[in-house]
Amino acid sequence: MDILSVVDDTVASWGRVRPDLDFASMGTMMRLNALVHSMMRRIEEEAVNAGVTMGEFDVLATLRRHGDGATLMPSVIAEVALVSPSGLTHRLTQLEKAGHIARMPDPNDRRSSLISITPSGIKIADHVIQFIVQCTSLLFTSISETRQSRFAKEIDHCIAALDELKSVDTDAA
Amino acid sequence: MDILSVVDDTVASWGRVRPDLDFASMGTMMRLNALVHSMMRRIEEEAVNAGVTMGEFDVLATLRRHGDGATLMPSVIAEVALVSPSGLTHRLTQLEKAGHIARMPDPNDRRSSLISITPSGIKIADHVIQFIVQCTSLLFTSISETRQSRFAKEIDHCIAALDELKSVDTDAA
DNA sequence: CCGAGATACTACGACATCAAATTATTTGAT
DNA sequence: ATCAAATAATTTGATGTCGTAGTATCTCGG
Repeated sequence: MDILSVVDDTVASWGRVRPDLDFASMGTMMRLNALVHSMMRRIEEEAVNAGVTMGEFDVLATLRRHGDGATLMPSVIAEVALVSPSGLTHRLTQLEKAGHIARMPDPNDRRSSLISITPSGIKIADHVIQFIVQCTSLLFTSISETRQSRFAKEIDHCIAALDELKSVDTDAA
Repeated sequence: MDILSVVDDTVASWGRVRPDLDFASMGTMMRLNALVHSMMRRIEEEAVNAGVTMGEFDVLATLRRHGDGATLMPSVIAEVALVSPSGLTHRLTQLEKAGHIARMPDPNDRRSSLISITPSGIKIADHVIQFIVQCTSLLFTSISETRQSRFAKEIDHCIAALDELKSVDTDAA
């Protein structure tokens, strides 16, 4: 069953049960969701083939894009990678075990440590990021250059509108 | 830190480390990802407030949109809700425990059972779906009606392009 | 110099999910 | 009629994630 058909079916059946509501926007959201998830699944697959989970790749990518020889504190990585401190500890342990990162004690603060990426980690990060660039480029080539920038702007407008969601009245009829 | 700034920073830092690659499309993807995830988080929050996990809501919604008194086999629900059979079993157990669904033996096939939604389940499904409609509508009102349909079309084009991802050469330089 | 409070990481427990193995039942071939 | 294969749901074991609590260390006022 095609994913677009699934979305259309879902919207249609909801429309029959709740004809008082307009499900068009929800359909658009479902399409966006499907798009993002398909893409992410494909990328995750590639990361796993390279030997790391998606979360671990996130850590490697964060280190990698900070340039050669850069060292970061776990707390900084956790903040950027949007992961809980405990979650990061696990990821770092796994990555260290596989030899993709190294933990060194911070000479200035013995509570903390400094994380650096190893050559094998760089290799993985570069391979996966190259794959991501290739995939996303391919995905958006279906849209013309000029439309592509407009498309990006629409997304930004939507992101800006996100803030208003916090004030949505949940008890509305 | 603003989510859009995070995306821009990420793209910029990657551009410095790997100037041979164009990260514009990746940035767009990250924005889409952020948009979808923010939305989903907000919806999940509402579902949890209503007393169910997002996965459990998926089950309730599937039952609900099939109309009053409809009964579905677990295997059908699993297929539509994109969850493994084992995952569905857990969800159904939780939902049954909370009284939101009922399991009845299938008179025609004693291996199977028929799942029906209870009034309390309907109440939750209707509340959350109404919230979703409200949120998604609000989100896309930042785009004009005509642009909105074009936006939806661009997404469909991208989804169509997804199939080509399977043939991406992972060993490319 | 010392102790209260803040900060940084880690350990532990809980949860949702999936893959694989299990049990029960139906279907179909001989 | 009987037995092998297919099907339906569940159970089991493992993984990845998060939240909470805990330990070690630093900072700063007195």
